[in-house]
Amino acid sequence: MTTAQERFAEQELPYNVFSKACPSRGTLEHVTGRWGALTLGALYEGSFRFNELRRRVDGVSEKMLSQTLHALERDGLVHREAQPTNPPRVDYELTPLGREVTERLMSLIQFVEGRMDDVLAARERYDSARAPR
Amino acid sequence: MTTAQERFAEQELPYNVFSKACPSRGTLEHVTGRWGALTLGALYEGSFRFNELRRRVDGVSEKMLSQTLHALERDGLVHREAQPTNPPRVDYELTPLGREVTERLMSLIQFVEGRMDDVLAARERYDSARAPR
DNA sequence: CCGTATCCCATCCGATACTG
DNA sequence: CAGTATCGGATGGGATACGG
Repeated sequence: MTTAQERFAEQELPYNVFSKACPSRGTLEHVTGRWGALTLGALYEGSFRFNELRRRVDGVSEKMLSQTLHALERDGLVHREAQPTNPPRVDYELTPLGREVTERLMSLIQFVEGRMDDVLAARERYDSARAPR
Repeated sequence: MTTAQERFAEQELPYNVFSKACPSRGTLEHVTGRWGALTLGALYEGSFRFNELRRRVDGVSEKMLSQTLHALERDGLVHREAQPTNPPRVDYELTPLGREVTERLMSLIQFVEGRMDDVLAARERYDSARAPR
């Protein structure tokens, strides 16, 4: 049994996200995509039902949340727990792998949030430098 | 002088990426977007010229690289150094803030790359569970 | 070499309606 | 409650051509 990395190495392709053909690029996009990052971040706080998640991720539509959760579940980052009751109850939570990913994602998110004043100041400098009149 | 966070607090809005109105959501999308993440990752290795970057970020078009670099420069994460020579020479590099952001981004990227076999295995389980025939 | 401008298509995504 | 189905507009993004 060889790993995916080893199979790529045989073709002399770099096995990393900078290579168009590497599957990690797709997974990274699920994780960092517009709704993927926010969904993982919300689930970092605990286990939630579908509509609870919708309220936590401000602005996400039913369609996109559903799509996002499916992609993350398929990648093994989110676990879906459906109870066959009526009305149905479904809970979503991070898998151990998903939690490790999200720890690193949250480090990034919180850093960006904390430095927004720097970013906003940079924008003003940039804009005023090229639209003086 | 108040910070952006304080102004949001006055409106009793959470100042974080989960709130639709918070500007940090837009910046996070620049950082984690399809080409933003890869461009920052490439610049983490050093200073590069436009076409050097294009080769490092496999698959990016001129248009998207240009657009991505502008957004990151505007947010104060990338510095553009143009030398008025002929032919022109332009170098891009991370700012100190950009470097701090990218450190956290690279932690995420490298973790995902290293766990791709787990992700791929999860996908096979997911797919075979719902398309048996 | 370092881009910008234009065209055009694919996909993303929100709104709405409907099902179990 | 927890979704799926469908539609149409907005956006993303590649190809090409052109300008400094």
